[in-house]
Amino acid sequence: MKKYLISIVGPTAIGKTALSIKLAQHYNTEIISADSRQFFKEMQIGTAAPNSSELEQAKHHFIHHKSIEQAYSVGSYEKEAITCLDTLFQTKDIVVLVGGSGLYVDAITKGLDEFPKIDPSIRADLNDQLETNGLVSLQEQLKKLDIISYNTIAIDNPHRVIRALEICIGTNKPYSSFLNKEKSKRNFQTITIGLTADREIIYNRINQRVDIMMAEGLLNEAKTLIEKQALNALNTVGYKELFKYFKNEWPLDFSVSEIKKNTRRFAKRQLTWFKKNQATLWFDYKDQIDKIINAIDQEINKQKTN
RNA sequence: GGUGCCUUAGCUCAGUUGGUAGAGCAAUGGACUGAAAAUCCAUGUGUCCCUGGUUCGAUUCCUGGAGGCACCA
Repeated sequence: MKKYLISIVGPTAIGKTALSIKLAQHYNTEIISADSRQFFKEMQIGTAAPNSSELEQAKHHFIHHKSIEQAYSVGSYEKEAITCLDTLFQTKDIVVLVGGSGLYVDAITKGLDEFPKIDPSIRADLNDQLETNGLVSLQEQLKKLDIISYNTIAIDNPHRVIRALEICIGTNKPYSSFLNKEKSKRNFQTITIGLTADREIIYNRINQRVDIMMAEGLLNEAKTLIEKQALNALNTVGYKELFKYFKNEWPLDFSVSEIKKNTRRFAKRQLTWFKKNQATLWFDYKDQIDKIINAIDQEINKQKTN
């Protein structure tokens, strides 16, 4: 019996959560989240995570299962999520994947290359070097340690340069030597459903949702996290702008409009990522659930006969 | 009603000694292998308010008008 993963993608605030619940109910199955911020139990309002009633309507995995204090990465997520999927597929033929983090979605559907664990002090040290000596000195190091990566990665991007370097330093092998290896095969087929709308509609929905988050108490939620704002998980739209307000750097209404702007930009980046996948079946956010279910069933039949 | 100032990109404004223009922000396109709601790259957007005049040529100078702001009545 073939197994199918229905992957729901699209920009933030388009209605992925609601659709995923309907599909999980229809196919009598469970939901795996691929959202890099909804993992954290301390961040509920600002990440628009499913609320308690939504969590009751279908079983969710990878929602609020971590603390912002724990270091977490796509690599760990991939392993945990694939393990979870294997378990679910023992009793289900279909599982729903939903999330707005393109890299995390691809980690599950396509897989990542294997990298050894790297001592976090190496990255901390590289960040210090970036601070004191600048990006160019890091680029020069990479040129010596891994000329292939030096020529292929986005060399102006400090995160990319530091990641390549921490692998080179931590393993004594070039970062590029780990890439494009045989990845572990997936024992399921993926059907990707994209949800979208005209840009103006997406932006209006985002603006409205930010107002709703504020009404639901986002300010308070951010206030309780203020001591921990240096944690990576809190380098997040909806929180970092409010920290500026608490530091008296921005007035509140400006912080809110910045949240809206940064969320709009985030949605644009999500669309850029998701548009690349040619196999995605795209739907309008207003399309009826039956239309989407029909398309999924057709796709399953097509793949069965192949 | 009078006087003065203003009207140029989606917004705030600069500028052209007369040769049809440029900053910031916003916006748009893109990249992405353990920081990814992160991080990085690229790109412009135009009846220069309308009308007539002077001029080879007017967004720029002049006339008239419209709208805005300020002060005076």
